[in-house]
Amino acid sequence: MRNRSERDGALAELFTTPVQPVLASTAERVVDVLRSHLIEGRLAPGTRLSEEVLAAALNVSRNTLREAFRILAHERLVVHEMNRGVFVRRLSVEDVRSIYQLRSLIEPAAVRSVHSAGAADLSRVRLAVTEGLAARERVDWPAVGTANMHFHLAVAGLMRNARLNAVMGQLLVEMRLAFHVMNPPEDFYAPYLDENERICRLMEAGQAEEAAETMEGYLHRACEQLVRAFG
Amino acid sequence: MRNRSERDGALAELFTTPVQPVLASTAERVVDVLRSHLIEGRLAPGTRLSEEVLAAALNVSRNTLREAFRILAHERLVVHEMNRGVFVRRLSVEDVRSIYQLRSLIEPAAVRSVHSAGAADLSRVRLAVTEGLAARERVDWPAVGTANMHFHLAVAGLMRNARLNAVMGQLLVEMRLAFHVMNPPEDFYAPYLDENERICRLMEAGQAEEAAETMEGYLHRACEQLVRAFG
DNA sequence: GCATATTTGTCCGTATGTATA
DNA sequence: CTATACATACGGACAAATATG
Repeated sequence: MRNRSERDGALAELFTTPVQPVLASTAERVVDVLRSHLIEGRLAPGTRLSEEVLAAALNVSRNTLREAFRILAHERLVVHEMNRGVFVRRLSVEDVRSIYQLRSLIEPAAVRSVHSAGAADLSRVRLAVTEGLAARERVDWPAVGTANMHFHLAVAGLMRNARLNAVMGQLLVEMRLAFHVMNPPEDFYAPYLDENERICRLMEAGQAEEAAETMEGYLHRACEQLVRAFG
Repeated sequence: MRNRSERDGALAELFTTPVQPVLASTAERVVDVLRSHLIEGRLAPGTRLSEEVLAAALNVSRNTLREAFRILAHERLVVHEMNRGVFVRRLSVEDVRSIYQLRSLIEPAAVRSVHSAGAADLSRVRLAVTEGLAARERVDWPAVGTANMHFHLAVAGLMRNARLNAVMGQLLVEMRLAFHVMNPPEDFYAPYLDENERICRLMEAGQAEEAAETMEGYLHRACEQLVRAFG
C-alpha cells in the first residue's frame, strides 16, 4: 500500500470541520457528519474508513468512532469486516432491484391511503413538488435530487407510521449511495418532477387509484433506467 | 434508589453465562445474548441496563458493551437516553398498531407473490406450519410462539428480498417485546396455527388471492385482540 | 512462504459533566 | 443544595489478525 500518507491526507482533508460539541452524543454527531459525506458522494464506495485517521480528523476517540461505525453499519451505509475494518458500502444491481421492489410495495400503498391522511400530510407532498420545480428552474441538480427525496418521504408519510417512515428514509439514503456508484446523468431526476406533480395533483383531486398507478409506472421506469445505467 | 445492590444482583444473576469467546466480534455476541434475553422476556420493559453491572456480568469492557447498545437501540429493543443510560424498550398500543399496519402491508403482498417464489421457499413455510402444530401437540407454548414467528418470516421470505426480510425480522422481534408488556394468555398463538395451515395450503394449491385475504383477516384480528389485551 | 509493519479488537484508568437521592 | 452515582468521552496499552515487502 504505497502512498499511505498521501491517501490518508486526502481522507483527512474531507473532515476539516471538527464535529460540533453540542446537541446529541458525540457518536451521533459523528454519524451525522459521516452520513452526509456518504450521501453527497464525497467518500467513494469501497473506501476504507481508517479508525486512526478518521478519529484524528474528527477529533474524537477511537471508541466513540467505533460506536458511530456500528450505527452506520446497521444503516447499511458501511460494511464492517471483522479484523479488516469499515468500508463504504458498494451497492450492486441486485441492491438497486431490491430497493425498488420495496419502494414499489410501500409507495403505491401510501398513495392509496391518501383518503385517510390529513391535509397537513398532503400539503407536505405539495411542498416537496414545489421545491423540486423551483430547483429545476434554477438548474440546481443536487437540490432537485434532495427535493425528489423529500417528495417520496412525504408520500410515505401519508401513512402516518413512524416505522414505515424510518424504512423509507433508510431506502432513500441507500439510493443516494447507489447513485454515486453508477453515476447516471446529473439531471436524472429532472424528467420525473413532472410525474411527481401529476401524482400530487391526482391525490389532491381524490383520484388515489390513478395516482397510485402513476407511481407504480414511475418506480418501474426509474428502476429500469438505473439498472441500464449500471452496465 | 434503595435496594441498589439487591436490584443489581438480580440483574447480574440473569447473565451467569459469560459471552462465549468465539465466532464474531464481542459486541455482536453481546447483542445476541441481550436480544435473546429481551425476546424471552427475562428483562422487563423499562429496566435500566447499567453499564457497570452488565459489563461485569457479561465479562466485557464498558466500551464493547456500549457498541452493543448502539446496535440494540437501532433495532428498537432498547432506548438510549442521553446522560441517563439504556433502558429496555416499553411499547405502547400505538406501537402495536404501527407494527401491524406494516405487517398488513408486507405479508399479504408476500402471499400474493407466491407464484414467483421457488418451491424451496414455499416448503420453508410448510416446515414452520408443521413445527407449530407439533409444538402445540406437546403443549409447548414458547415453541408455538417461535414457530409462529418462523411462519411469518418464511412468508415474507417468499419475496426473496433481503431488505424486506430484515424489516420483517425486526418487526417480529419487536412483537415479542410487546408481548411481554401486555402479557396475553400463554396459548395466544394456538388458535392461529390452523389459520397458518390454511394459508399455507391455499398457497400450495395456487390460490394466492384467497390465501392473502385470509392473512389480512388474520392480522386484523390478531391486532385487535392484542390491543384489547392491552387495556 | 516468511518476517515485519500496520491496524483492528478489546480492555483499563480516569476526568468531566449530568441527573438524582 | 450538596453529595453521590452514573454516563460520556478520552487516551493509552496490548494481543491478535491482517497486510506488506
